[in-house]
Amino acid sequence: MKTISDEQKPSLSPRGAEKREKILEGALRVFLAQGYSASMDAIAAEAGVAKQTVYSHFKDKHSLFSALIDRLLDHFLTAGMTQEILLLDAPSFIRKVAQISLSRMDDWEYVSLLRLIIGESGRFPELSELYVARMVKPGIQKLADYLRANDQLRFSDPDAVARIIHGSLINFVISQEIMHGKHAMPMPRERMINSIVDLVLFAGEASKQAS
Amino acid sequence: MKTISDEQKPSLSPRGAEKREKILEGALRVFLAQGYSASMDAIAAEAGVAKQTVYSHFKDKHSLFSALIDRLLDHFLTAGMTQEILLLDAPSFIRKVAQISLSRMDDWEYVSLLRLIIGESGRFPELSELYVARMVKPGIQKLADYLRANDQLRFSDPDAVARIIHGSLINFVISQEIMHGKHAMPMPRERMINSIVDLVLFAGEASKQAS
DNA sequence: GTCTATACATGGATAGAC
DNA sequence: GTCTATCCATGTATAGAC
Repeated sequence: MKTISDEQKPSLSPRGAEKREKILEGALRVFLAQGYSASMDAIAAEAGVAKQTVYSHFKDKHSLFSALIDRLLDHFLTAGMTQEILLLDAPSFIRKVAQISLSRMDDWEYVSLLRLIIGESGRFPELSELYVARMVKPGIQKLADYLRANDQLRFSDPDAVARIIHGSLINFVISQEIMHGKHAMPMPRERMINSIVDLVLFAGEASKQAS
Repeated sequence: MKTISDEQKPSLSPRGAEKREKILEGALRVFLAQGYSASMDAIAAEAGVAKQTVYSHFKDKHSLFSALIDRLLDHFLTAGMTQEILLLDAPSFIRKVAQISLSRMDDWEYVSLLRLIIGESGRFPELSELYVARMVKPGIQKLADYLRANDQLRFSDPDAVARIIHGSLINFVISQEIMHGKHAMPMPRERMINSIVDLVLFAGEASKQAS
């Protein structure tokens, strides 16, 4: 498993691992709430340990940050699509994928993580690249593979269509939740889901007839 | 014009306005490159003025930041779609909109601004709300109005379709440029544009026949 | 209004006792 | 390994001369 975190893992005695856990959980809350500009004092306080204890587990602030992102990516990866979804027929599959993607709007941690990764993608390009490699690319790949394999649909460029589907979903999360657009331009997620399903199915059908 | 910046504008004598301009241009470069965590010293240095001069034009850091975002939104707004595009037929219209949206990938200032607004949307929700109100909502509105008016297309929910188009375009910019995905998962923008045009036209045709 | 110099607070990281 | 106390650099904001 490729990783970018380079923190030392001292001893790993039972109690030592507990502290490490407490630190990561404190850092989770503080970083997601305040961004990378959060202070190490605030993290230590939130974790309920002394600041030096943080530094005994992580080389510096950036190492702690990287380890945290790493961990979060693992967490959200497992909470992704299962294999059995691939067995669904086209309408159910598209709908299910859309529902899963948009259900993350309710997850404060996911929304904050996405904001954080985008926000720090200038200073820490490795983190956004890791996010792309671990979350975005595999997700689009699975989607494109399904589109390619399903003979109800016949797109000339399934990879591009997969990106359209994925992009419209992710950007809905970004515009509604991250950028707080749900007040100024509200839209029930069901409408988005229905339109995406319709768009893909109609177009998939039509391009099949055209070929 | 609604605005959130609340800085004072002292005297506005010719030379005073020049200084203000220099400050804003320096702040532009530094903020876009380093994010909100950029120091006032760095901004003053980049602008070629003393730090106190910055404070004589802007109440504090946040006021300067807000004024800058405000200004940038105006700048990119005017560089948007002209009215004559609305006269194009459906295929040309969709393609033109997509081309304009993706052409912003080449604009470092736009990419950085988007990253900055998303990144600071936690600490400064007003800024992202302003972005939504001024850029996103009007853009989607125009797109939806066109879809509604054009009788080559007949969608049951033009507003949702407009969001899908817009979202897939914006997210392409985000994933490729902001999150540096263009190396790990490259895709020529022409492929995106072609597939969006195909998807919308095929689906718009098909749903017309279905109704 | 613009400059130089500075006050005051905060934050990252470390020293040293236990 | 964990704690308390501290060093030192940096950053926002202001004071005072011109």
